[in-house]
Amino acid sequence: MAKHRLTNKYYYGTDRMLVAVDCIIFGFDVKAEQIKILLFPREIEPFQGSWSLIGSFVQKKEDIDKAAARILRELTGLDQVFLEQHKVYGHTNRDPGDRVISISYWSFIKIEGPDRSLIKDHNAEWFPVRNIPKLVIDHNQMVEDALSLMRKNARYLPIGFELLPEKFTLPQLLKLYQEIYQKPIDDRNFRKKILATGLLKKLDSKDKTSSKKGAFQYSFDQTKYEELLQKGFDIEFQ
Amino acid sequence: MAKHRLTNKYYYGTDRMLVAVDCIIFGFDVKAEQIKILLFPREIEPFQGSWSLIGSFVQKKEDIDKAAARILRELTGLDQVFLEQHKVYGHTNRDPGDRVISISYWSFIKIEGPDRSLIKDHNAEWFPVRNIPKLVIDHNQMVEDALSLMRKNARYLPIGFELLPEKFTLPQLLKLYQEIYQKPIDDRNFRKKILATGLLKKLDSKDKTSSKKGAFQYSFDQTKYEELLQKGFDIEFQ
DNA sequence: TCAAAAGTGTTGGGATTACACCCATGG
DNA sequence: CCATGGGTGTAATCCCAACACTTTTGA
Repeated sequence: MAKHRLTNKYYYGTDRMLVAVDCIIFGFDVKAEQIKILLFPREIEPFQGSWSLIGSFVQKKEDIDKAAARILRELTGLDQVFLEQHKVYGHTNRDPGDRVISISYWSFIKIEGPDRSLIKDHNAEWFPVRNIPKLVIDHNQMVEDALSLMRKNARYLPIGFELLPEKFTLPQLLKLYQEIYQKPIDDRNFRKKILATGLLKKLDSKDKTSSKKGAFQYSFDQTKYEELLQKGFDIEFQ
Repeated sequence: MAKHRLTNKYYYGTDRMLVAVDCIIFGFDVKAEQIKILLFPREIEPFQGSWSLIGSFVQKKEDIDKAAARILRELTGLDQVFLEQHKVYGHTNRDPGDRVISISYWSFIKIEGPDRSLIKDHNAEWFPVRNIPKLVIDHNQMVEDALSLMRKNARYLPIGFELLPEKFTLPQLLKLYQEIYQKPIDDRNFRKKILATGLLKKLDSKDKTSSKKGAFQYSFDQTKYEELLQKGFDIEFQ
């Protein structure tokens, strides 16, 4: 009685639908001290021309993770960057064009990383997360959800690694964390904690672009990071 | 050039696929002091009769969250329980029957909650998480992933609320947490911490099923829990 | 020489851990 | 009366937050 309400017996006759992936691409603008998101004008109807996350339909013979990697590569030329599945958006009426299930992915890239000509081809632009325009369908919601996850999980995520350039200074890293948590962090305590993790390698060079004295540059220790990933780590600030 | 590789322009001609939801239903067997998962023998080919998570295809006019709630209700009679989306499994070859994207949901229920006749109709059984049989397709992976998320996030999750009966004792709650973390927790410190949250209401009654002295019963304060959810809370043990 | 950013240590308080004994009761 | 599980308090330690001044150097 309840049994025949289980609909998975219709394996060969059941509904098929469109499946899409959408990427929320985060970058950190070191000069502006702002976290930004890469958006582009949607290329198809409905909502052609409106600002949108970068997305695509998944092809029948394509893994969903591969689809996400594909569109990221198509738009930025980047491969092998942090790109993870986040959430599925599956309301029946979310897309007026058709029933579409959309899987959001989030990605952290170095803001100087993308191939400029690809960006330009697609008329893509970086928007500060505090100032995202109206986006198509439920993409604003996707961005909100991703931001809230970022704030919740920054302590466990390789945010510094992925969002900052190869060489960076401690004041830059501090500003990134302050931007994520939207609050000031004591710089002496920050230095102690972040250096204590062993994740940073101090370089001999100095970056003098933002002060006369110059700040020492650091790079991330990938090996140490992977070691910590195993043990489970946690960097918390105040 | 890169532009025409963006495939989302094929909005009306692109591939459609089957979308399924699968539920990982957790319960805590207080007597056995074990976390268990509800499984049933798959009702359709391929793999008919093999142990499987509870799942179903999503219908064209059905929200994915509704689909998950529907199958949980069909199998247990339960509604309004903790049920959250977890992860999407989308490899092209995961299901030999067809291309199927599957969205896993996880749920915490009171082990005595389900309607026994529904459970029996579907030949469903509870299996301890330490002893899950071989499941169809990638369902073992889904269980692994859910367990690892549970261990990672137990501090933020309403695990006690959902997995324990309405009235429970501190020794029972302690055993639940020890089972999750797979390590002993000092009971004096545990009591201090858990009581300090204000989440528990001490009742006058005692549960004498496991000792002659009897242990005081407690219930959860839902209001307090929702208040803490806002602020973001964190219960950590050793 | 001075403005502007980088860099550096210590201390008090609060939180967490470690730890051992008494209590209540049914059989 | 005793075996079994329930319940309780404190001291030592560690960790973290709070806090202000010196250094460097280009303009």
